[in-house]
Amino acid sequence: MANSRRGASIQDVARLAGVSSQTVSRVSTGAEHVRPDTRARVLEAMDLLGYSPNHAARALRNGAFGAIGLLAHRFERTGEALTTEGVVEAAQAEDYAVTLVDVRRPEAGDWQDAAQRLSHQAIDGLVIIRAETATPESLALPAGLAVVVSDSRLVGHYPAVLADQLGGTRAAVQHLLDLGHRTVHHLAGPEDSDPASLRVAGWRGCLEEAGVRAPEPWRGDWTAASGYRVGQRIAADDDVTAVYCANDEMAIGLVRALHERGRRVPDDVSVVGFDDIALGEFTYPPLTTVRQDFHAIGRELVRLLLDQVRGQTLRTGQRVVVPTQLVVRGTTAPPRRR
Amino acid sequence: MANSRRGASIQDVARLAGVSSQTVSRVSTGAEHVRPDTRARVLEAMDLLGYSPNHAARALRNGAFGAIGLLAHRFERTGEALTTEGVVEAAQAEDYAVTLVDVRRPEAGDWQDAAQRLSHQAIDGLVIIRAETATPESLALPAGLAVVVSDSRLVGHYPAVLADQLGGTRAAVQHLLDLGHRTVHHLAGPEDSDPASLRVAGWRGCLEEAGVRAPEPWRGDWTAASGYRVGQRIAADDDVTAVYCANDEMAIGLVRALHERGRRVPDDVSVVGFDDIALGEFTYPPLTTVRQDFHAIGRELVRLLLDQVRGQTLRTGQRVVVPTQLVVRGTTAPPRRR
DNA sequence: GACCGCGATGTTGACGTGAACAATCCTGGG
DNA sequence: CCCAGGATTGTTCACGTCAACATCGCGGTC
Repeated sequence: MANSRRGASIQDVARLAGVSSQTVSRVSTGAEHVRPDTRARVLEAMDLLGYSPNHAARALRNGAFGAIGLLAHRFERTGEALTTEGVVEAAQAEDYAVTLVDVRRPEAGDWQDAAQRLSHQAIDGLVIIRAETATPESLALPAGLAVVVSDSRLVGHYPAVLADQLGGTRAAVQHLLDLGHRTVHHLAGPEDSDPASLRVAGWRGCLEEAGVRAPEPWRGDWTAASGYRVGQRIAADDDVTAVYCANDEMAIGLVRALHERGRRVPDDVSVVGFDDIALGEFTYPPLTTVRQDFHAIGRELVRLLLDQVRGQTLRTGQRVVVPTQLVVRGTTAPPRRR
Repeated sequence: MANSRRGASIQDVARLAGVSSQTVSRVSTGAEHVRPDTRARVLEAMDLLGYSPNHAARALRNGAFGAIGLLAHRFERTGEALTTEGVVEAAQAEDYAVTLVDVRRPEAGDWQDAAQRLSHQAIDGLVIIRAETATPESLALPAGLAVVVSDSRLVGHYPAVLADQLGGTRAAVQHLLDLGHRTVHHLAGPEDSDPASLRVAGWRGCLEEAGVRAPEPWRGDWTAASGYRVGQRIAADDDVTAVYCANDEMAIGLVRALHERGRRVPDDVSVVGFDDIALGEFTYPPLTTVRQDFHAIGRELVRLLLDQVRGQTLRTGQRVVVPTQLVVRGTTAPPRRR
């Protein structure tokens, strides 16, 4: 018996079952050409010793870890969490484990630290989710590591999976215009965020096509708190009748601010969010929003990554776009006649 | 140069630097007794070759992976996500990686699958978060694996970290009684959940101490959707003036249902949640709730786990209790005189 | 001038696994 | 009854790393 810390090895099992270690290996990898009774004897021995294969040794032997890394910032947020779920599910379906690296603060230095940590990790590939402020240079990833990214300024440098930001934005803005609103205000995300910029651009473009001059966008930082803070100023502006928010959290904060200032939603002001977080349907009134299929994004990320890991060479510019969808609920209505 | 797939090995670096592989190893592990100029030469060679240590080989050699597993169910939910964040942060501070295993459906079979997968994973210890329906038998974990658990029926079988469910519950119920409510209804979580049961017990005990007969609890499944569904029935009952909900999501669903039925919150009905999710502060009205410090729970889980991994033997009954705290916001008020 | 002590470096081997190759065993055809 | 050939099992070895031990060389001591 091997030492207690490490547990039984393939040798211990072989000895107990009276076969060679290679036969044990064959049983444990499910290879062919093992007689049923031999297999049974080996399995019994494994069970008796509580054997489970040593992952490190396998990884060393095979030159692959069966694991992918996931680099995210504050993945407590709905989008990150759901995408992570999608990644984990898809990876598990392919028998890959997922190792999490969370970057607490989005400053460049932290991304570098994270990348540094990663180069010591046991992974075959890396998924980067919303590395908003990270640049390819600031990352310094180990050479030869397979990488895919989601929305961020890394798109273009690595194969990427994107939500259809523009399509979703147009649907939202057009929905408000169709209801009869003269113009649509925008509560945007941080300036250094790529998805936020795309949503600003889409909103502006859509208004211009409709022959409306876009007002200055309001700025939040994705949090409900920022939506509430900025919302207090928006609520004070009687001209505002429709606001397209860059995410649901800010939209919910905005709605609270509007309520508190006595501006009714949707009668006085219409609000549209983005993401379709689970709670959006149950706030009062339920939130009109643009749904992103985060699970699908996660799945596509894994697909693209494993293609690379398995030897496919992908163009670094390759991208997959996942559709978005307008979900009309209770926070949008035609403007009141005045 | 080794083959391109694997990248440079310690041998390649040694050759290039004109030293033995052992010297390279000493440099890369930061061992003493290396002359500065030798060290510099080795570092240069590492840089040139883009060398990074092979994690599998190290793990094999050291008999430890430098990684812990995290077994969770639907970790998109706030509690799971925040606890996970806490675990990841604490683990990173100790140079441990975190490998995620998500159980999609809470049925026993899925937990078994997950445990099965885990026994093939490269981890030194395992954190189990809210394994609500899992039992020690259904898990069949590899022998000798260090394990800690958070709230679940596994508590008692492994060292555990718990939120002060009872204390939080009493604070919530007492707050409502103090406001003058005759009794407090309870919107509970699923019957097979341990934290849900604890909250039911605490609520019932607190009412009985106050000399009030506890009404039958209402049952949800933690989701806002269930809170809304059950809430429609609660709203129809004019006798209900105060509801303590087992989590914030259900509370938010309940509030929407009350709004829609024309029952004002908090004037007609007071509502208290549990967890203090980020959005709770920004719904309208902002949610009175019981805060759990999920990050602290995550940190304690890691501390307890690494104590084990590093050779401390812990009593399986050991438990750490993390305090909870009542946060009074806008959904609670004295009952209206009728 | 031989020798000691110690810092710096090299050599050896083992961690657990599974591919490649080698050695049996058995079955059925001739 | 013998042999070809597939099925089954065994042997050897290398994956990359680092601990243990061995060796080398240099300055200082008696």
